[in-house]
Amino acid sequence: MFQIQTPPRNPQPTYLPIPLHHRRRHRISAALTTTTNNNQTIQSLCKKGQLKQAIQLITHEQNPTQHTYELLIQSCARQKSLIDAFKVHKNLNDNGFDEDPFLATKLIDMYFELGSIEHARQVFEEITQKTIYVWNAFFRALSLSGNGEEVLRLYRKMNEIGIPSDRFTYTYALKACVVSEASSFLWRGKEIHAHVLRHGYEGHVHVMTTLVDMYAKYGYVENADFVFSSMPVKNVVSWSAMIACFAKNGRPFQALQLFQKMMLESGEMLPTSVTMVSVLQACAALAALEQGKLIHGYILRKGLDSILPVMSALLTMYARCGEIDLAQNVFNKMEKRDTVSWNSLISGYGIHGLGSEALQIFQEMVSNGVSPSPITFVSVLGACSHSGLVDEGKLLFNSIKQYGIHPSVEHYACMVDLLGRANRLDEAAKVISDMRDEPGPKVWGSLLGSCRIHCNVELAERASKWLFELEPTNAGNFVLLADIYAEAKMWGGVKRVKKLLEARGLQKVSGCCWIEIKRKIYSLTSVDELNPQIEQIHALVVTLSKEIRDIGYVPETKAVLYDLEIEEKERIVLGHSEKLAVAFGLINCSKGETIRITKNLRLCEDCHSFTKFISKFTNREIMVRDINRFHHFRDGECSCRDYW
DNA sequence: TTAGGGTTAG
Repeated sequence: MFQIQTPPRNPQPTYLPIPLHHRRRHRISAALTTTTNNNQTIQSLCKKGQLKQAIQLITHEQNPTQHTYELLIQSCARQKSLIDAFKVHKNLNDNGFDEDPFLATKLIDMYFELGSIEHARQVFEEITQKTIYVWNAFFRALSLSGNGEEVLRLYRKMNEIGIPSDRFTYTYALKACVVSEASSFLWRGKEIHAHVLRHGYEGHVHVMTTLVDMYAKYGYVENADFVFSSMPVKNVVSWSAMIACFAKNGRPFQALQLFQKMMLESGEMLPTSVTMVSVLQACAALAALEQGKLIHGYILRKGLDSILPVMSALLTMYARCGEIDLAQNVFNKMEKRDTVSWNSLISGYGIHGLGSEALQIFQEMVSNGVSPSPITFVSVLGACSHSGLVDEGKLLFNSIKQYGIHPSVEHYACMVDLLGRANRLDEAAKVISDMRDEPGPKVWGSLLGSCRIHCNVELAERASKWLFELEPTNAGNFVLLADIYAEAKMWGGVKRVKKLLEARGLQKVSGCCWIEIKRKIYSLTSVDELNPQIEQIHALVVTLSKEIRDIGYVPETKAVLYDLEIEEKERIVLGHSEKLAVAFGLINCSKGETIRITKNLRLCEDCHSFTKFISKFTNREIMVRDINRFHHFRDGECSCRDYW
């Protein structure tokens, strides 16, 4: 199928047949004159978008030029007309251009634009002289239509028959390694990485940036960082790719550090809207409000506030930093809004436990004629779930199809969460058994989470049986089941799960809190010995816990995974990172300032109760974002109304 | 002739 052809010495295409009757000199010049005129007319018709007329003319044109066909092909792609595309393609073949590799690349692009990979493939297969442009054009078409596997197959073929790749081929091939979600092509990516180095492209900024991104998409942060650090030339895109890599892979702190480094080292190079989106994501993940505000200022100064992705990320940053009013302000000021902007606002209200507001925004969205997306329903169902709006959530779930959306596993997981949280576990289990698709880990995970809240051992065992199979390395699931056994005082079960964890070499993710004080982020863990104030912090926690006992605080120790004396259990929960963070905040925040804490796991019941009492006792507002939502503690109450 | 980084959820 693939033949290697020596390229023609004469760059003039030899495959342009000149009809015999044009061979005589005077006929040739005459023919050239008419040709020029007709070609020019066709070309100008194409430019004016009058494709039909152009096609009429080309059928009578005896000497069409390559450029004329190029414009015709582009015109077909622009006008999205496959029928015209076929006419032009046939006419071009009839006039002997079927072996023109330049036009073949244009045809491949055109068929891709028109959504017909099959015709693009046909052009690719039929052209004998496959220049690197032809290969690259087909790779591009395949990559962009999600057919990474075929790119990789052809790339291998190309290597076997000895056609050298160029810088474009490498970028397409690397991108092909991440387009298919079904299977991992990381190993192929690594192989191409080796080819890139072997052929001396280690200094090529496009190729290397694509490599950074390829590793980023697989979560191979160290590899991405290694490639990035080894780049002799970096530009704003490479910096942004690496910042995005950190932000997307749970390393927001490093993302911000790298951004600061970029601002210091990059000289004239300015961050773009793309850079700012990743930086905002990092601020949101860290709940770094002050940093985020600085970024907001920069966005306004640089006039990036009309770019939709920037504004959605900004809105989300405020919402995830606990400032839902500022998020709403951003939304109000937006000149244009798309589905994502609305989704961002809905989920913002959702994580603040403001379910009715989220529902209202959803209604507004629909009445404004904005189409909801699958994510809209995940957000609005999530909002119902956090607020206990079970009936509203059920109605919404049943309406999904009306919006032309097929309910996905994510939507079912939301429903299970909604019902399960509300202690309607049987209904939640029924939702699962009624599912046509395989429930998958998200659905079972939701059920297990609800079993944890309501301590339902039997259902938890059923859910974890599936979960342990589907996610054998997710330690969180094992810990949830152990928690449930512990609460039910089934110490044999706790032991068994711990052994399972050990046998699989898994470790419980330890609790960690962080807090921003004067634009600096401080993290606290229960085993923290490095914090210079740690003794003061512990002392304050002990004192406070004694004081608040007088106003009704009773330690809740059921989360402790050990069968110990009650005093020992109380000592353990007193060391939870969230309590340390509260004390750290009380020591270091200015008087009257809200203490803002972020936690990597779900807030435990004792810490929740402790913080409520502390907010009353110290007359402080304390805001805690846990893995799922916000808790605003004020005057002894929490905004979640103990429903979380 | 062709190319690299980004928005919302979980």
